[in-house]
Amino acid sequence: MSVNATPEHPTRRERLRQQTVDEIKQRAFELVDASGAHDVTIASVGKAMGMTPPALYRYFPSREALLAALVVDAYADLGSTVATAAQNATGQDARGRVTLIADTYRRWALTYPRRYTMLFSDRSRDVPDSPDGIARVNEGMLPLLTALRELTSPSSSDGATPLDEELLRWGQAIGAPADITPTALRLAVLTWSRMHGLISLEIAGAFDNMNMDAGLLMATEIESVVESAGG
Amino acid sequence: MSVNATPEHPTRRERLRQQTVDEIKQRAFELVDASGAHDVTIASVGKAMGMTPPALYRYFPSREALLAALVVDAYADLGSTVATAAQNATGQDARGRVTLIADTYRRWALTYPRRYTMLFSDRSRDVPDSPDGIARVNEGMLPLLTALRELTSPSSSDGATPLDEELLRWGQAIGAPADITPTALRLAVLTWSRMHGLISLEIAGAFDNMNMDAGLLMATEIESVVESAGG
DNA sequence: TAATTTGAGTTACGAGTCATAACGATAGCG
DNA sequence: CGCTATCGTTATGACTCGTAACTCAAATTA
Repeated sequence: MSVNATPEHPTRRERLRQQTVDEIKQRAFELVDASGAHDVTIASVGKAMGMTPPALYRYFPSREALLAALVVDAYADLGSTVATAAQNATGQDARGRVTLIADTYRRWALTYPRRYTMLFSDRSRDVPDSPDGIARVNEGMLPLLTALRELTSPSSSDGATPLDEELLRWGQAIGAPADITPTALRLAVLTWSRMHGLISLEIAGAFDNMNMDAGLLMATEIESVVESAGG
Repeated sequence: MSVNATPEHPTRRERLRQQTVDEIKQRAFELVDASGAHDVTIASVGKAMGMTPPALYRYFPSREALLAALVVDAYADLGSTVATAAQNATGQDARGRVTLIADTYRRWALTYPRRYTMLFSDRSRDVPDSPDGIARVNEGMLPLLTALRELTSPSSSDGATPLDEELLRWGQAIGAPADITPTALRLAVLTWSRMHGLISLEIAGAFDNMNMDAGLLMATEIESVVESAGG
C-alpha cells in the first residue's frame, strides 16, 4: 500500500485513474447534451471512449452513481458560472447585477438544457440528494443576495412572520452576510423560483406552443423583482 | 367489419376493448403514483393485471405511447379539477378565486407528485407534444384569466409592447373572453409560471434542504400577483 | 534487478427490458 | 351454424445493467 495516497501527492496510478474518471464524465456529458440523460448508458459511454462496458464499473459502482456525479458537477458549473459573472460586474449597480445574474443563469440553462433538466427534474428518485451539489449552487446565490440587499430599503418590517424566521436560518446556513434581511432573502428565493419556473417551461417547449417569447417574460419577472425590492 | 363502429353505438367488442384500455391506464397510474413513470414497464403493467406483456401491444403500440396517453389523461384531470373548483366558487370575489385556483393546482400536484413531474419534466424527449393535453390544461386557465381581469383596473396601458401582442394572440387561441386585457393575460402566464416553479422545486425536495415552508412561499407569490393586479 | 502484488480491462454470463413473430382458442358476427 | 376477426399465449431477438472469472501490464517491494 502506498504511503503517498494524499490529495497533494497523487500516485501516478491515481493520476491516471482520475484522468479516466474525468474522461468518462466528459463523454457522458456529451451524450447528455446530445440526447438527454436517458441515453447515458454504461455501454454508450464505454463505446464513446473505446472501452468495454464492464470496465466502467472500476470507476463508478453503477449507472446511477455516474449520473449522480454528473449532477454534482453540473451544479458546481452552474453555481460557479453565475458567481464569476457576478464577480466580474462588481462595478455595476445592484439592479444591473440582478439582471446579469438572471441572464447568466438562463443562458447556462439554455446552453445546456439537457443538463438543466437533469438537475431539477429527471432524477425522480435516482439521486436521493446531493448536499455537495446544493452547496455549489449557493455559490451563485450569494451575489444575488447582496445585490438584493442593496436594493431593499432597510426600513422594511423584518423578522415578524414565521417565514422570516425560516429565511434568516437559511441565510445563516448558506453563509450570507451578517446584515442580510428577511426581505432580501425572500426575494432571492422567489427570484430563483420564478427563474426556474420560466426556464423549465421554456425548455419543455411550453412557450413554443403559445407562440410566446420566454425572454420577454423573463425580463418582466426580473423587472418585477427589482420593483418589489424598491429599486 | 362492423357497421356500427361509431362512438355512439359501440360494439360489444369495442366496449370490452375500451374497458381493457381503461384498466391498463388505471394500473399504470397506480404504478406511477407508487414509484414514478420510470417503473411503468410493459411487464409491470401486465403483471399488475394478470396479462402477459405482449398482450399489451394490442392496445398500445409501444411503452412510450402508453406514457403519452397517461400524460394526456393527467393533463385533462388537472385542468378539469381546477376548472370545477373555480366553477364552484363563483360566489367569491376575484381575489378569493385566484387563491382557490392556486391552492387547487398545488394540491393536485402534491397529491399526485409523480404525475405532475411526468407532465412537465420527465418526458425529456419521449412525448414530442400533446396538443390535446395542452388544450385540457387551458380549461383551468380560463377561470384564472377572468378572475385576474376583474382584479386589474381597465385603465392600464395595454397593447403597446410586443409581448402584449403575443399575449393577445394567445388569449384568442385559448378562447379567452373578448374583453380580456394583455395585463390580465400576462399575469395569468406569470401566475402559472410562478406556481410551477415553486411546486416543481417543492416536489424535488429543494425546500426540505432549506427548511422552508413551500406553502408560505406560495401564499406570498399569490399575494404578490393579486397586488400586481391592483386587488 | 527480480518477485510479488495491485489493479485495469477483457470475455462470458444471467436477469431484465422492449418489441416482433407465429400460433391457438375464444367469442362475436353474418 | 360456420366463419373470421381479435385476443392472449409462447418463443425469439436485440438491448440494457451488473457480476464473475480470467489475463496481463504496471507499480511496489525486497
